[in-house]
Amino acid sequence: MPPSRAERYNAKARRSVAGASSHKKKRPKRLNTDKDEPTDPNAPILDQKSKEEKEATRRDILREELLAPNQAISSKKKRRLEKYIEKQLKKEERVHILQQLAETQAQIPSTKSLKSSATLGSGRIQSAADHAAIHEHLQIRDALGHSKLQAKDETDSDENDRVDSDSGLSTHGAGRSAPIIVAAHDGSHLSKATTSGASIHAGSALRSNGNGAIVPSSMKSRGLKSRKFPSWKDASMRKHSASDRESSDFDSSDSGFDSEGIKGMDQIVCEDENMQHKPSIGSTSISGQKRPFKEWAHEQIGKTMLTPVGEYQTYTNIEAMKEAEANLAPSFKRQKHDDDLPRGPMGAKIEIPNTEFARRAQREQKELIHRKIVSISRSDDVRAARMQLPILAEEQRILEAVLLHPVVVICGQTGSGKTTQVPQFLYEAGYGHTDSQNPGIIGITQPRRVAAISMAARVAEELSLPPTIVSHQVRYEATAGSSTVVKFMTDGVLLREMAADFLLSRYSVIIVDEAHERNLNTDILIGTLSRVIKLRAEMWLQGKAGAKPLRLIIMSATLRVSDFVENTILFNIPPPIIEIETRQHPVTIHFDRRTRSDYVTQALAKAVKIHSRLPPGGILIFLTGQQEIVGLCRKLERRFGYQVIHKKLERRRRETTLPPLPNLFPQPKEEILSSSRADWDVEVEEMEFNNQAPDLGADIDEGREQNSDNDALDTDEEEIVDSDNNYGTRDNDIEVPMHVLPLYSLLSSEKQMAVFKPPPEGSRLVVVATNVAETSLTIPGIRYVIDCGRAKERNYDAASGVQTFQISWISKASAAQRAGRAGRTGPGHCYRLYSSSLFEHYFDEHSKPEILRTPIEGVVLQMKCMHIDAIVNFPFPTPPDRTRLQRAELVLTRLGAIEKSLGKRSSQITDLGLLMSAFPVEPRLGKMLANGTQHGCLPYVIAVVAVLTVGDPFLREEELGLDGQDNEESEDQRRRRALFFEKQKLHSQLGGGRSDAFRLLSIIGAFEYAGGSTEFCREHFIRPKAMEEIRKLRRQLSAIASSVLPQADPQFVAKLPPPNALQLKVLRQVLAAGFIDQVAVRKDIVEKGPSGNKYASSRNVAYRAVDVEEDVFIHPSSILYHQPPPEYIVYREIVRGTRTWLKIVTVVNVAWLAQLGPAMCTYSKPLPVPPTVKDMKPGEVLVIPKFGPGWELPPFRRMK
DNA sequence: GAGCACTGC
Repeated sequence: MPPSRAERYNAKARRSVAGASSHKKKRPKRLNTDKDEPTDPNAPILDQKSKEEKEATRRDILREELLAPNQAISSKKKRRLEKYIEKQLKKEERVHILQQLAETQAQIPSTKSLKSSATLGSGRIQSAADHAAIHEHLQIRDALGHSKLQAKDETDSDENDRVDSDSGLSTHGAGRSAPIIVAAHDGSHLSKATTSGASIHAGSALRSNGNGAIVPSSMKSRGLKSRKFPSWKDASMRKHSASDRESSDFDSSDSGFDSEGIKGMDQIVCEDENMQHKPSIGSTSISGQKRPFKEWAHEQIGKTMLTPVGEYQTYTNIEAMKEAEANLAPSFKRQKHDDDLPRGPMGAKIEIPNTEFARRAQREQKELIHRKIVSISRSDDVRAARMQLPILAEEQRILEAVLLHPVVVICGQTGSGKTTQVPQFLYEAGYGHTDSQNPGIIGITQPRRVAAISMAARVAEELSLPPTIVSHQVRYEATAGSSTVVKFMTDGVLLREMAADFLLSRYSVIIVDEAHERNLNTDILIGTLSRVIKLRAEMWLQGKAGAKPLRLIIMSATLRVSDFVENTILFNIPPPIIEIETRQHPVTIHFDRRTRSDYVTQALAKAVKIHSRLPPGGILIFLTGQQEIVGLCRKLERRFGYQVIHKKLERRRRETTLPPLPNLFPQPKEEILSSSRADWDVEVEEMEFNNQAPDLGADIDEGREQNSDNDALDTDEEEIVDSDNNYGTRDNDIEVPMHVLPLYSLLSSEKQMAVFKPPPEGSRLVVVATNVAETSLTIPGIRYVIDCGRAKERNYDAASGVQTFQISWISKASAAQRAGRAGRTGPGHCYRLYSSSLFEHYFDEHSKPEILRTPIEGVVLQMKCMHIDAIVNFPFPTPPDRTRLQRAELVLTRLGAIEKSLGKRSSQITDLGLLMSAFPVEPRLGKMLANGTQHGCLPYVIAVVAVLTVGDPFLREEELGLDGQDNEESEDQRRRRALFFEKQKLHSQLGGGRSDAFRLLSIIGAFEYAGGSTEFCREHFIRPKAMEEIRKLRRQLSAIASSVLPQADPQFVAKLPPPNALQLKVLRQVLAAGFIDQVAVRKDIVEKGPSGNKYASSRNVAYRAVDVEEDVFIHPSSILYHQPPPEYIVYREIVRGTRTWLKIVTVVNVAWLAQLGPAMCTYSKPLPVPPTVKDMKPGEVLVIPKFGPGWELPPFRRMK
């Protein structure tokens, strides 16, 4: 039952007592954020109320009724309400209600109004400033001027649409969005270069949408794009606000723009030193309180500003402004109707999507959306915290959209609360409840394990439900069971589940979260789910027993959803987009004037500058790799570490004979970099940072930039270099120590966790991180971000399988994401170590989706396993190249996982393939498991597969502090290095050095024999985190093996006895079988050059590999590197660096190849059988196989 | 004697 009016009344009454004054004094800052929490039927009933309180309560109820979009209101009642509002409410209150009404209209879930309300960034919209501001205020004024409430006339929609496209503003959008000012010295940069947050880039994505599902971006107003704005600087808007003063102190460049004229607006400025003191790009969002239009408008008189249609004009009086606005204000006309159609609160028709699905859903579940089936008891704390979330205001809209559309897209940045709240909305609405129409589980997928686990815990807490009901399931752990109603899981888990139950019949809703990350699994899930939805809807419409439609909710932090929404192959009816406003603090963006290649040095300089001149607040520095990070951390530590600063202060105290300092740092800092302790003794003055000359020649922009080297000396940027030279003296002024922490994924968990702890009092947190900090981890307290603009990316050549690791430019979306990290706890600054022109011209809008960057044979195998045979027709959100799909099928064919049977157009999975796909590892490793049952080898195969999956557990040398950068190693370091190599050597002995996999197996065996202690890890220089993961994976694989491999020993024992010689040989054969398409042969063999070559080691010995053009070499890390080069090898990885290297190499016998890889071979005609061969079976012939690219193998017997 | 960003079943 929906809460009765009395219940609502009581709830309101209670609240209005609690917060009676809030209705009177100020209007809340923003729309939508002050909506009341859902009515609580258990609220105490208050009998005694003051007149004032009663008034407030009544007003609240009326407002709620007015704003409840789907409630049909009789015209009589409506008139009464209107009259009431007219008379009773203060003007201010009226403005607010009217604003909300405008929104409510926008929230009616017809395709049309969803379209309108999906305007870019409600709340954070980058529209032309004044534009939206004027529009908004005039709209209100206009509505007030009409003195009567008027319903939007549907017949006027054409005209409204016209207005939309002309002004670039949606009528509704204007009412809801906080305007952002965009200014530029030169119109040409304007539309492109705005960069305040991720949502901006989405603008372009949305803009391109022509199918009417989304409203055109308000950014794309004609005036914005092409017109000049000559007198911005002259407009008296230049007094710096408090927040801007900080930045201008720091960066002596003049942003030339300030929002002083529009009070309360926080500012986002892209300072671009390229633009030489011209005002550059700025955008402003209102996150503070708005001023009355009149007051504001008066100040604008005489200034040049953007008109609502995007032209620049100088208004001479307010009337002129009003007039300009008048024809744009929405014309509301009351609509009369006598039909029974569903109506909105103001009589507007609610458009139900014209699909059978929607009609049927409407019919069947009409009441469902209005009542809460499940009642929840939330704690007061939770309730209060929830109230802060903007998404709460959208509950009704979301539920209606989910009811009426099979697929709904929800966009809301981190902090909007979508991940925790949407599942709760659904739960409360009855999804998952056994008595409801939607008894299936609510499933939520996350790309990362930690997210799935922590979100489940959080939602369970908010709902006061046990983990058996709100559960999680990730690879190695699960709380999910038969009573689970809400299930958080990683996307891979759901994908696995689909292999067993393609229709996902246990689920009623699937929420795919973080879809904007475009992970491989997310993409595949969305593709398969689009088909499942269709199937389930069909079954439901046909009235099949128990069949219920499946709902899909795609959640994304950015508006980069066009790949989902516009893709008609994926969804033939474009799903509606619901956008959630998010409160994010403004981040000021500063571009460097020039782009330098020595970004690590630049980052150091920036960090020092921030540290010495800007107020407290953490610094987050983005670099590309571990080595850079460790290096920079060390440099910072040496200059601003606790010991250094403390020593300096101590010395100064002695010199000036001041009283002794209290010990600021009684506890020695936790040793983060093992080597840094030794460095602490080094005197500050000896540091040499000024001999790293700026790399003027290597500017990427060189030649493109109009003012290159000559000008550079005079610019602000040069000032930074100067200050580099002066650092020695500047350092002396710094008395605040830095709390420097590295952050990258290979770092141990506890060291990663260190960034979440507040830094010691009186110090500044400085985190030097890779991309982990961009998506996976959010560090609190960061106020400054230094973004080098680059990232190390793995690239993959589909034809040869050769990987490369390259440092390349990040995308604009990534840059926005990085910048956004500065605005989590308060207003922040982002310093980009590259020019805006580079950003504009070289940066892609978005990073490539993972599916285009990574091998996909695993995915293809999984799809074949689900009997999706025609992969080409699969609805990928972004389809990979056809050649890459063909390549994946070729690999699987070579492995024997799929084959093309006669009369079929696409190949299908084989028994071997089915077995392989049962194991949650990549196909080659799956094949090893499927083939590894002989001679009791399986435990070893499992161990090898586990270690190959997890990756090399050995520590890298840098982590030992042995990076060779210091010329003088301490005695301790020398000892450690010797020990390190000794242990490496020790583990290389297993199996006579015939395979690198044996070295890995050896470490596992030794580790488990030693009881798996961390002590062992320390002694043997291995990462405990990796070992733990390996053990879990071994356990999981053993469990699967015992159920799918009948020959397998079902027992999992951690301890492994050393393998015997036979087992080692079988292991090599198993490795050869798994990597049968990755065979390399010594070049002199295949080229039949002068034979009899003698090699002492594999160094410089060229090999030829299947499908690889260039010569390849055994990597120096291989144990084969120092041995005479074997003829035939298989390799796990091929990486192009200074050379093309083969890694994790295994020596194979040439005779195995034809036997293990029939799909890799062609055969000669039968040879005459030499008399020496006596045991030919009937039907057997002797042939010469040609392997891969045509390497001749020794004669081979096969059946005719 | 070379270097490896980040996830996931």
